[in-house]
Amino acid sequence: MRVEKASSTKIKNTKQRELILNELRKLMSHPTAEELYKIVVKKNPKIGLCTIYRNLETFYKQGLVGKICTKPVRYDGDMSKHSHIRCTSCGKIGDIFFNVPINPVEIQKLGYKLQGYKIEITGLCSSCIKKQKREE
Amino acid sequence: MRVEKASSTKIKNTKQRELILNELRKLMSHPTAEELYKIVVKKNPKIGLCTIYRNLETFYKQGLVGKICTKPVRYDGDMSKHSHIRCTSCGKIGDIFFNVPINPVEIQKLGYKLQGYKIEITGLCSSCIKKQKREE
DNA sequence: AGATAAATGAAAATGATTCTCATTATCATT
DNA sequence: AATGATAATGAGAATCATTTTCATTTATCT
Repeated sequence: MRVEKASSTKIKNTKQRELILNELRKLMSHPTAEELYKIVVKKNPKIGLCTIYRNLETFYKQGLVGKICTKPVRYDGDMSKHSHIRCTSCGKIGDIFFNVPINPVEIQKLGYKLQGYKIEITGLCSSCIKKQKREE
Repeated sequence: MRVEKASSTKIKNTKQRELILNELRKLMSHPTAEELYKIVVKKNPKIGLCTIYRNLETFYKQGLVGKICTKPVRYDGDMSKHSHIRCTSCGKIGDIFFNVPINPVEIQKLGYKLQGYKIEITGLCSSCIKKQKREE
């Protein structure tokens, strides 16, 4: 008889979970939990904000959604390979589709096992560039 | 007569500021404000935690230190070009010295003005790899 | 259907960070 | 060195995103 490993808790499919994931996937933006809550609560007025928080984290751990560690945290329903650019002036986050070659072997040499990587580019978005010019 | 732009407030050199920056630069780690506070307060017992927070943000905006947007936020006294790898198991952050070519022109095409970029690599550090194997 | 385990909702708790404001320190000038 | 202007400090309160707790509900398995 041997001791089992800590049980991998089985995730249950609830209506809330489905609703949250669907609504996030519909969006082209990168909403915060709060922002997504405001959308979701229209379809299910009984849902609680903490359910959004909980499920977004679960989705992220399952690899179903992306997470952008700004403050507040933002989530991304689009899992295609892309990077983000954040405007340092207004905070807006845009998508950038281009590849950066990261070599897993290089990482292995350093003693790490590569799991993923994220590139966060910072810059000024077009509307903030215009705004800045007007102020000069 | 023309209206001047909002004054660029002059930064004053205080003993606290100097102490905080020096201590951060001595470290090879990526401390949180709290962690740095514990070091700094030994040399200046009257210093307040909020002074650490304030100055770290100021240093970051001045481009004197790096900022790693984990939670809690971590700062980096080493401004040489490098990336970070964060262990998804223990949270430890290591330095990785390798270059990723980001082309400012590509970013410009998308309407943005490139300011900087960060690569955050996630993986398992060597000690967490060992730990995982032991548990299997 | 009944048992089991996980998810929910509500409210409270947490924890990092930021704000306020009275006081103090710095810096450029007299 | 004294002055005046302005920025920084320290203390505590406030904020805000996020997480925890716990009683209840729901999903899934047999």
